[in-house]
Amino acid sequence: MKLDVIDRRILQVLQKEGRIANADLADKVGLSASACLRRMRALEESGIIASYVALLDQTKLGRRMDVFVEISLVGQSNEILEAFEKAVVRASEVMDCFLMAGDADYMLRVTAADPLDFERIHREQLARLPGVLRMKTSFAIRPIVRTTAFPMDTK
Amino acid sequence: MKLDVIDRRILQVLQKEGRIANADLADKVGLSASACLRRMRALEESGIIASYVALLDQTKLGRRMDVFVEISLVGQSNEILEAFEKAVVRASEVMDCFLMAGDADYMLRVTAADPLDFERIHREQLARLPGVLRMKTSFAIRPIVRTTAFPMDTK
DNA sequence: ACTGAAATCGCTAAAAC
DNA sequence: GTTTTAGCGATTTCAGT
Repeated sequence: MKLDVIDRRILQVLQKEGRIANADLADKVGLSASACLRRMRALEESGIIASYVALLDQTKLGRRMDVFVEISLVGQSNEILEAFEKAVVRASEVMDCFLMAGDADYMLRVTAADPLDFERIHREQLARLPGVLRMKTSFAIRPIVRTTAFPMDTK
Repeated sequence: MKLDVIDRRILQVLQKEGRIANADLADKVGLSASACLRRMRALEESGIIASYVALLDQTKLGRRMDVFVEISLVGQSNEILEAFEKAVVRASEVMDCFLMAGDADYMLRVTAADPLDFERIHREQLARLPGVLRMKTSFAIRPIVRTTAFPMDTK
């Protein structure tokens, strides 16, 4: 599916204002409401728009810490990787997890209220992940940039 | 602001379905439409709900790579940190950036279409960041978990 | 204080062009 | 792609718990 300029403008707006009324979106991109809605539905059905979500303020929820955890496994066989991945998707406090190139390691991001809370998460969730050889944790002090929006060419 | 069980259920739903109709949300949490809307507005005004966004499928946009970049600066003085942070917020392809504990380093996540595209981003955006002593890049192969939703107690 | 019910208003979504 | 239109959801008001 190829996107023209208007599609990209629609995506640009929706990436910042996911709950904007269709009528307002139509105004912003210079389209009638029905044409705009048709495009929006097409973008949803194609899967380019994966979902709409509310983003919460993590400090206001008391989750002040972001912690990065680099994990090395005891081996790289399919069984070991799959067992780890199955378990990590069930670890509810793991926000992100990537399989990394190089050492076939994983990079995780976990949020916690404070160091004590991280200790709990470590004990209850991270320590139970199977096949872990080594974990290296790095604490973030402060987020500088957090964005979910990809840059869009709207020239 | 304190959240009761219904507030947390509202947040839990909105973190997954950010564009749900208020009437449907009211059904899900067992409230009338007007009561539900009032709570939702209160959560927005308090800032607990920071924003609503559309999440796009990055592979469908051709952004197949996630790259982590760890950056060490030439010093930790306020001027150096501030200059770096001001520049990094303007680097449009930097999705996340955290000030890290320990070595007063930064951890960045950048998305790129492919290695060549990353080279462009490196040249145009990362190499221009001020005060950088050393950069260590790590490539992700595949995302295992990507979530923006914090776990909510809804007992 | 917070709920639910009712009335109004505006938007969505489909049809026609 | 636009305009039109019917119907439904959002929002406000008001009264009850």
